[in-house]
Amino acid sequence: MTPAREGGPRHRRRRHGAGGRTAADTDVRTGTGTDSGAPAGTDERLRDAASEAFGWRELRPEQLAAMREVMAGRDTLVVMPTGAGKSAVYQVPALLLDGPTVVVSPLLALQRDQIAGLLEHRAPSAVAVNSAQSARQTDAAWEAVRAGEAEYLFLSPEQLAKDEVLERLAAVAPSLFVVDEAQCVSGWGHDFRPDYLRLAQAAERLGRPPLLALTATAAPPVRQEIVDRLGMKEPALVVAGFDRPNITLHVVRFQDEDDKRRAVVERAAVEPKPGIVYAATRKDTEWYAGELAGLGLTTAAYHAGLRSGERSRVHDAFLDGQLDVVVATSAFGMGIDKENVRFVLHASIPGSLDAYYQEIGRAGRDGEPADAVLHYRPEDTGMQNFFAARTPGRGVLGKVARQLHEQQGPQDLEELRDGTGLSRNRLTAAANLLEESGAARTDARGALLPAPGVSADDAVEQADEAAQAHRRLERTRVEMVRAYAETTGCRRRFLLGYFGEPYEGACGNCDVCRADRADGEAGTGGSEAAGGADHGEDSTAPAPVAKEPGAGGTEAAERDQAPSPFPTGTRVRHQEWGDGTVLSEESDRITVLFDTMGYRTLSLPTVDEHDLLSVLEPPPG
DNA sequence: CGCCATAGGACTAGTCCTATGGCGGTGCGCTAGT
Repeated sequence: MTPAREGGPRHRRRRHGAGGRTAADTDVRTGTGTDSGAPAGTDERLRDAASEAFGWRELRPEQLAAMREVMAGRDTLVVMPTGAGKSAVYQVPALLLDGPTVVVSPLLALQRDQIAGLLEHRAPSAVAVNSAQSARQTDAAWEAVRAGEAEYLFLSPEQLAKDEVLERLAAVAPSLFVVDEAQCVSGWGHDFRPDYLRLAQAAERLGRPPLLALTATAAPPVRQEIVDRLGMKEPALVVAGFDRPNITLHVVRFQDEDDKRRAVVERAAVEPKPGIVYAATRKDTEWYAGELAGLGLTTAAYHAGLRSGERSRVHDAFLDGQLDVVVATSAFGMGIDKENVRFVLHASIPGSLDAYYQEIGRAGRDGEPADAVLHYRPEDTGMQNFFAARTPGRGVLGKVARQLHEQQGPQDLEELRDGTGLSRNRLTAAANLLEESGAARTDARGALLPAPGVSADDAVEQADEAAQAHRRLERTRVEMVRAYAETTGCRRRFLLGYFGEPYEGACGNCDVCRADRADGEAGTGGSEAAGGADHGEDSTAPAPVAKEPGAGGTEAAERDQAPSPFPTGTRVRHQEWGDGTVLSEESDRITVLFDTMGYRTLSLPTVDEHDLLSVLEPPPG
């Protein structure tokens, strides 16, 4: 991902698929509903800076829109596909703002790439502070920032949990606080890397500069969580179009694990190269890589259990075009910007459609045809649900709550850790839940205080409720993957609906649309949906999706029926499940994200019969 | 939640079945020992 290429002029990737229409490319909304408050001439200054420091002769409308908000000092959330020039959105304004720019980035390797990219230009210097450097390098980095020689400072969220780092940062008065790969806030913050949920407090402690969050893939609820968790105030939202019409979407359903494995191997063998196969476990990546190597392909497994030398060897070899196929866990991907990936196969379902879209989005960046094939077995949801259940239990919450209440006065996380004997991550995750549920709060110095009038027992109760709500939501995200796999409608419409982008008609470039078209012709060989039936697949078998109790669900016969009474984006109220937002519509059912219950798919005839839903607010716009 | 390895009981005294328990993904930072 070199900034040079990111920001440079490129032909527009967007081509509408046959018959498909999406919302406007760029969607800028501000919290106040007014134009950005950037002073006149801002566009010129941005263009000049981009040209002078980076050699970029033009900026895209969505880049410029986002930069304007940043220049006006407004918190901004940018959702833009990789390769569309996300990094430029902070790189250019940073040159014009008075003070260093803090960039929070999840991977050290990504930080290294970004810094190397910046150093290729006439842009000011970029440095990082992290555990992989020597003390001498770290001192030099701080000195460069202090002296104004380095404009960009790259940090992990874990660094921003350290008092020393925050004090040094506060002293240099950063002018912009950037969170790159901001989907990590929602995806990793709850258990794996809980420091992601403490960035709001970190930003406060270093003087609360304007926040800029950048992500390539985030459904509306994920966007909302990023905004909430980072403490963004009246943020501007800049969303570039999501659709990737050149990627053909397929789902193949299996009952037998061995059949599925054989189909994955055969598909990877016959598809044009290069490609990526995603598997659920490390062991599976090794197994598939072994099978493919046995067929004469140049291939490698990639997962977090490999030595770091081996990981970077595989990574580099793939980017250099020396590998036909990488078989990987979800560890592979961030920082992979390769134009000519021809397929992304999933040997097992991912944990969410957000993860899925991010992973298949690595295919076909050159705009040429590419394939995304999900190999679906209902049993595979089991492991994803297991992964979704990893939040601190009542025991851990109790330890932290008691420690908080027994001591007089605020305690920072280190004191709490000493007092409870918990590991750093578990303690931080528990503290986050206590805070989220209102049972505790962080003071100006970063120490935790119990909320007045809340006993330790109540605190556990509240925090556990928050944890359960989170687990529920995660499980409904797995259910949405299942719903995607089992949908009888156009898959692109389903996916884009999930990401809040209404899509009319059928795309013509997914297995469902192709099967429909084949049926409409002579009725011979619906090649996509029926293809490979000799493997024991039953991709054509319709499966019930409606989770509504008693939902019969009439068959989807008419595709172009009357407009739904609940268009995408509508705020609705359900008798039992409370308020929610309609995310997608199919012929006879809708998917709603309920604020407290997560995703649910409802059968429209049942909704109609029992009068289950009322409209609170029509869709925006 | 589902898979897999292993242990133990049952009869076919060595194979076959069932019950049980452990395992499964993502990275940072830090420390101890070469």
